[in-house]
Amino acid sequence: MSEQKIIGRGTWIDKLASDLLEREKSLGRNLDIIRVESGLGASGVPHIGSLGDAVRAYGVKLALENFGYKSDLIAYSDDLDGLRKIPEGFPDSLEEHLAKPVSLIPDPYGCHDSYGMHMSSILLDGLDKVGIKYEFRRAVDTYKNGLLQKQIHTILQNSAKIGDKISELVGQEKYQKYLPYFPVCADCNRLYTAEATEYIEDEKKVKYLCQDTEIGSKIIKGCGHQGEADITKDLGKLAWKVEFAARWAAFDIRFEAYGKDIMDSVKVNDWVADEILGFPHPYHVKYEMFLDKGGKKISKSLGNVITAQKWLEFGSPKSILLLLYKRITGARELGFEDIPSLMTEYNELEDIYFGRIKVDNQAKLAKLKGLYEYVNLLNPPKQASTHVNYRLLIELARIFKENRNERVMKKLLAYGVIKNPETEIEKLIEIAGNYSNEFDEQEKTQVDLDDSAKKALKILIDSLEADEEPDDIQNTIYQIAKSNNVQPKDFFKILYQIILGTSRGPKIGPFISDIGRKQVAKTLSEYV
RNA sequence: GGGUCUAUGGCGCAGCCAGGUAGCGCACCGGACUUUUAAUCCGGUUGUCAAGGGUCCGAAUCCCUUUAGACCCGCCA
Repeated sequence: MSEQKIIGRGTWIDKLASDLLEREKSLGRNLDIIRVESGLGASGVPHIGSLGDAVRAYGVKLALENFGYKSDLIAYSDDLDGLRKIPEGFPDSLEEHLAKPVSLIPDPYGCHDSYGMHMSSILLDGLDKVGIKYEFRRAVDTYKNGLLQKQIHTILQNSAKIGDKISELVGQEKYQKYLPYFPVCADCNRLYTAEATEYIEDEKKVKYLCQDTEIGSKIIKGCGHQGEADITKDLGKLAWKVEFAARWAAFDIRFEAYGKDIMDSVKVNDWVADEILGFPHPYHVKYEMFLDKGGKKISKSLGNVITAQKWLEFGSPKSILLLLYKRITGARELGFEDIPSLMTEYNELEDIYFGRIKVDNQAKLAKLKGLYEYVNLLNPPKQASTHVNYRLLIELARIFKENRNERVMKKLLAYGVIKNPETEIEKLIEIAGNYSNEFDEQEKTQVDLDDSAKKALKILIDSLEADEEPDDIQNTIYQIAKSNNVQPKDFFKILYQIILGTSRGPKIGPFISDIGRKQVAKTLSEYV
């Protein structure tokens, strides 16, 4: 073990890049530039899983560069896909556009050139925010500019063979009957309704009939148009089962990761690339989907979407990168509640990187340091940042709702957690505050008060409104409880329930003066 | 029908993909501070790593079999 040679920076990313290189070398391919690709959905709201595909591909690019090769990341938007379902929260007016390519549907929010671009932009914005660099390409341009012409032609020539193979590999028989190409109907602009039956090789034209088709449980009306689509001029697209292969060959893609939901498509595409197009398929890695906490798939078209934007309200960009670079295997249930531990874990990694925490196992140390480097996109800081426990920040943010930044900062200084107020800490307080507002909200608690407790509470309120030394508050509370026949223990409990919504809490005297006596008096008076 | 993943203290999980002392959070117990109070601080308890077999000097980790659960594909993309 100790003899083990460490590859690159010791992470799975390095291992993968190294395996990829080895394969490329044995294929004897040109290694001047190694292109990696990531797909961006354009039909639904892009969630953190879509982001992950691009972030990880970027990691592979970094690893390749680290090995001394040139590499590019292409972020490809499938915006010629048809809209199959209106995502949660989007206007019903989209109904009339079902089955049309998303790049031909107007943006319901009017801020982008199309519905598809609106969706892609959300993802691109997320990538920008976490610092991922990429070259953006769109399906609509790819097809319009005829970049896949050659591949489409070859695929259509071999459609019978491909149809049989699809049936053999994945049991789908549809393509034994139809061509793996969807023209956009010249009359109604719809995609899946136009079923292609025949390819006229000499003219490079596809014959189609636009008829009713079922998508999901919905029937989409076709317009009955019968037409011929010129694959070099008219808009249309290859079916997914063969499209990747065409794109890989045309763009010379050497690596692409995929989620297990499209495993079958990748299997078919690999075969098409190898056997029909004569382009050895890219190196792959399969990853599991992110599931929500109930164990259900995060659906792009449902409302339970964790977007990068939403995540960044509560966590740092690095917490996202850590989540995605930490590992790639294994099913994961994901929720915003994972943010605090990722924030903490990043700090731990930083401590390991700068030698503040000892790790004995050399391979493990290398791996953890490597992970830290990737999370910093191989450009780690020269020195560690000031660490503040994120959970502590959430707790403090919960207590101080007004003038939060200033008061939490003051508390941190008093605790000796930080030496100086820093702008980074301000940012942390802000996101921890968002987290606290969103997830730590406590309902108005039911507090049972008998008459003597009420009386004691009234007296306390009166005395809090007077000027008094904070040290005395502790004592005062105790005395008030005693002299009103309330068990001090119960009285404290009541106060915690009202103020914090919990049955326990910090030493209450100083705590009340932290929050502000008048403020507490006001809160308490709602209960008498 | 095909495929993938998961199984680790009471609970939630990390560690596995590159084998080398089984770890973290919560909970729990003790102590500090307290005339009562812990989101604090210090210390501690908790495990046949799903079952069985194999490889190895050495297996939670790699291989095979079994069991249970989850998910994906078999519309479309």
